Amino acid sequence: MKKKLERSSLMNVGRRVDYAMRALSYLAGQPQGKIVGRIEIEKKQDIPAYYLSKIMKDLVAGGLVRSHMGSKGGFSLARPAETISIKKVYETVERPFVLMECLEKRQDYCSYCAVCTQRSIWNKAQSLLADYLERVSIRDIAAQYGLRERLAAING
Amino acid sequence: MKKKLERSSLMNVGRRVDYAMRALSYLAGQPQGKIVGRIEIEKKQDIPAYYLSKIMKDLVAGGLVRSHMGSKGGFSLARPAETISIKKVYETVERPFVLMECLEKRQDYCSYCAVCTQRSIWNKAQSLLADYLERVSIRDIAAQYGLRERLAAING
DNA sequence: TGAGTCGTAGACTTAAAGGGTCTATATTTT
DNA sequence: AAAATATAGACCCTTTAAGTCTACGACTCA
Repeated sequence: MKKKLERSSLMNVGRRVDYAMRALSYLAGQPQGKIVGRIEIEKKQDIPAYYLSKIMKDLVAGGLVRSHMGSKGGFSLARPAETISIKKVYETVERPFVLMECLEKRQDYCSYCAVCTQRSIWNKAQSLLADYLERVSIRDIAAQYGLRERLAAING
Repeated sequence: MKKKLERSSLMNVGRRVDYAMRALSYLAGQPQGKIVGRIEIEKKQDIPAYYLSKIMKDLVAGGLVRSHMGSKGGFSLARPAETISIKKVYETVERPFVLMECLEKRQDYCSYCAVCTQRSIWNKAQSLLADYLERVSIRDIAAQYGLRERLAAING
């Protein structure tokens, strides 16, 4: 008789999103069309080995990044940095951008949807966030040099 | 050499918050000072048996709710509904309201804080959300009747 | 053409978090 | 004293985040 809950943890801004943004930020900082290998990105932006693979896969599948196979292969942005919003990044590597399941699935998730007094609040909150994250893009965080180099630079 | 991560999942608007708001919403809908038992709240608002115990404990500890032990015991709001913001509820039953660890812990969480280009974005996003959820209160979702009754009512 | 370099796909592991249940105990009313 | 209640905390199960690794396919270049 127990209802199965698929997930309840939402709006998880965790490592995946962080790493995706680090990678995109670095790509956006390179000369246009430059192809950068995974290992270079991992090193420069301090992303765990191999982990980046899985994230890049999503970014490629989502059309944000172009991959180049074979020797001398790597990645480059698939479109202008200013057209890649943070919201888009989040949704590409994580999941649809929702604060509460019910905002999307409605009755399918919670039978009280029709009489719920909370719904409008979370809906508004979500809009506020989504609207903002849609207006900010990878261009805004582009960086020619990696985190490691920049940190070393300010530390003498 | 591996760094231990305490947590990365943030801004989890899940069942705990949902149930806390259901409970508070119901208490806020009752005549002032009325004491309501846990089981009544569970039934009326469809909250899993016993689970509410743990949530109410937090709400009591946080000073949002007053508990009354013994026979005829139960709960009542500890202060006016309009002074209990949604943000406060979230922080009372979940955790500090932060989108990314680094926004609070800074260097302690991520050594690249000083050269991070993402930080200001998440900081702004967090402010937007927090400011809004601080302006909305339990009073805005108060309901005299439980979800079950209200749903039954509209279904004929 | 073949060796070496890369991305792709997906299995696998571990730790932690979320959600839920239950029981023993302390406190109050009748 | 008995019944009804909150309190505290142990306990469980499932899913997720994070990270690691390997077999494979595609590409470059000598």
